[in-house]
Amino acid sequence: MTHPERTPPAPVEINDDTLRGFVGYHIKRAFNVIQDDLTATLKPFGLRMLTHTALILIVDNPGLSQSQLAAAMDIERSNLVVIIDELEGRELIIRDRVPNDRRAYALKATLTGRRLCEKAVAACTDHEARIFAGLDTSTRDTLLKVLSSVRNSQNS
Amino acid sequence: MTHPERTPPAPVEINDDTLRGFVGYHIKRAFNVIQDDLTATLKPFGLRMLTHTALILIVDNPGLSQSQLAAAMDIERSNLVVIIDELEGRELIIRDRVPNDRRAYALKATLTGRRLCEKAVAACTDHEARIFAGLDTSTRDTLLKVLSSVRNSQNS
DNA sequence: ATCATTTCGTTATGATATATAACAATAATG
DNA sequence: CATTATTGTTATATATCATAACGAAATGAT
Repeated sequence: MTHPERTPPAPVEINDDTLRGFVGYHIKRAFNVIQDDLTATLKPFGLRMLTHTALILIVDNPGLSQSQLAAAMDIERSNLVVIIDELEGRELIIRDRVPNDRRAYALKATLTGRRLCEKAVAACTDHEARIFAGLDTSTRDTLLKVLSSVRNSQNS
Repeated sequence: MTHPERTPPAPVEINDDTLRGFVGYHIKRAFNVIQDDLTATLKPFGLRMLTHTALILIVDNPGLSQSQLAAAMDIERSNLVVIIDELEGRELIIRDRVPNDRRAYALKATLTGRRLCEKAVAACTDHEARIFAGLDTSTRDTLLKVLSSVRNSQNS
């Protein structure tokens, strides 16, 4: 030995073994990556994850009410209001009237909304291809089965 | 057929096929379930996901700085301050001094902090057993491999 | 040694997400 | 009819997260 080993700029090794022992930790970290990329993907369309999800469900389910939409998105009705306000303000959807219930709104996408939704969904498809590149069908099925069983583990 | 099928209270079928076509959607929904259960699991210990994560990393890496911890948790230094304040206020950790750098703190867990952490980690282990019941080792490995590749897809 | 740059912890601020309570209008029920 | 439930809404509180700026201190360049 010629030189006494001088510790270099210290790459700082941090032990996260305990955390990596939890599957949920890996899911969270992976989801953060997905969310970041998805957020960037939707930005050019002026959409966020929540507004995009709402728009898709309205396009695919014309006439559904805010209560139904909130239930489908698993968020509170009160928190949906601002989301619907935003989409309506951009004239991507309209709050139509339900024939026999003057309380509820029948949410419907405008032509502009449907077109924007279509483009955004296409961008999301690309986004998923990027994120899940090299995920074969079999592995994908396994993944979805696990995620589904997690969802079904609720209240048990 | 004796009775004309009367549609019951309308279970309201909502089409979310588009959303279910995205793997990220399933991950988010599954993670919501995990997060809810984990939050409930940590509540008796007075910990939230972030404070718990920080406490674990401090216990396992005595003397690390706030910058290092923020980097490890992938959050901003500024947002870590309140987390550390909270843990310090409950005397679970201390802000010790780094010998040769009067700017940085050396975070260390107290005995109380280490004991609480140990119990909370045990509770989390139970939580994971609940959530991921019936997840065999092979499937688990596949899952972790996918999640790891997602994380590595960042900036590519 | 001086000066510029960087790093560390911090404060302030804003955007977003989420949960709860209350309310008026309306519908459904007994 | 009277009571109760539902719908959309407002207000409020909390948590998360990003960004900008700052003083103190360390580092690097000249």
